[in-house]
Amino acid sequence: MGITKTQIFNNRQNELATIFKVLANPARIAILQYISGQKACICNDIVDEIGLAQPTISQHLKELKSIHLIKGAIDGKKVCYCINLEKWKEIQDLLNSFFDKTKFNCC
Amino acid sequence: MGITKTQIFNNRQNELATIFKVLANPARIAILQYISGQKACICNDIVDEIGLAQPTISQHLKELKSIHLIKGAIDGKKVCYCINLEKWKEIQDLLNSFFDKTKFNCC
DNA sequence: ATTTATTATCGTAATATTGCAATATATAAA
DNA sequence: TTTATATATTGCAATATTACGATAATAAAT
Repeated sequence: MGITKTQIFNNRQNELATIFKVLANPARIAILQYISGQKACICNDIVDEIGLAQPTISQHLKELKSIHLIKGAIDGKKVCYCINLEKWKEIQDLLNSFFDKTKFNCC
Repeated sequence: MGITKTQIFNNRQNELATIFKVLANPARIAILQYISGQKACICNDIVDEIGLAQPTISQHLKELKSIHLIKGAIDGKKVCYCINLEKWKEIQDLLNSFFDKTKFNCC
């Protein structure tokens, strides 16, 4: 069937899974690390840095944008991609909450 | 082509992506939450709780085991699945390290 | 030994993801 | 206005993931 049965899980579980899914790719990890280390964040630089084709990078950026982890500011014919600090921290808190809430009273 | 180009990324990036991938499914999130809240963690109970077929749960448990997030102790004809506390904390630290190391000197 | 209960594995269908070439769009420069 | 540059979108092929029925494997109970 190939399709995740999201309807049998609650919103929090699906939200966590969606966030983890966006982060579940080394190219997207590398993009986030690269963006965060640069002052000027231009998509074409990312292409040179990561070593994947431009459409592939563009698609990965779209997925990172889908959960608002990055935002892109249009600057002439370039787009300056940046970490969305607010969302970044929100997601870190959400993940920590998940890890902290899990108790270990088993076995 | 459908295959992730792991060879162009470093070990840390691939490791992070692998961990995120294992967590990137609401069934596996639900399984972790359920296991952590129970004293006796038996696969068949998980099947009843989650609402997916037994082979599907068994496969998800295998994936969680693949990064040692849970461990299974054989107890007669049952298997008691438990959170691997050591690895759990190690992964939480690894993810926090990723989130903390990302700087925000862009834009 | 046979039956029952629990979990794992295999095979398969449906869907999702990854990556890229080709192309489209949009803006700046010439 | 043509050309060059930067990014997005489309379409497609290869591979991965999700889920489940059928079946195997294992161990306890009868």
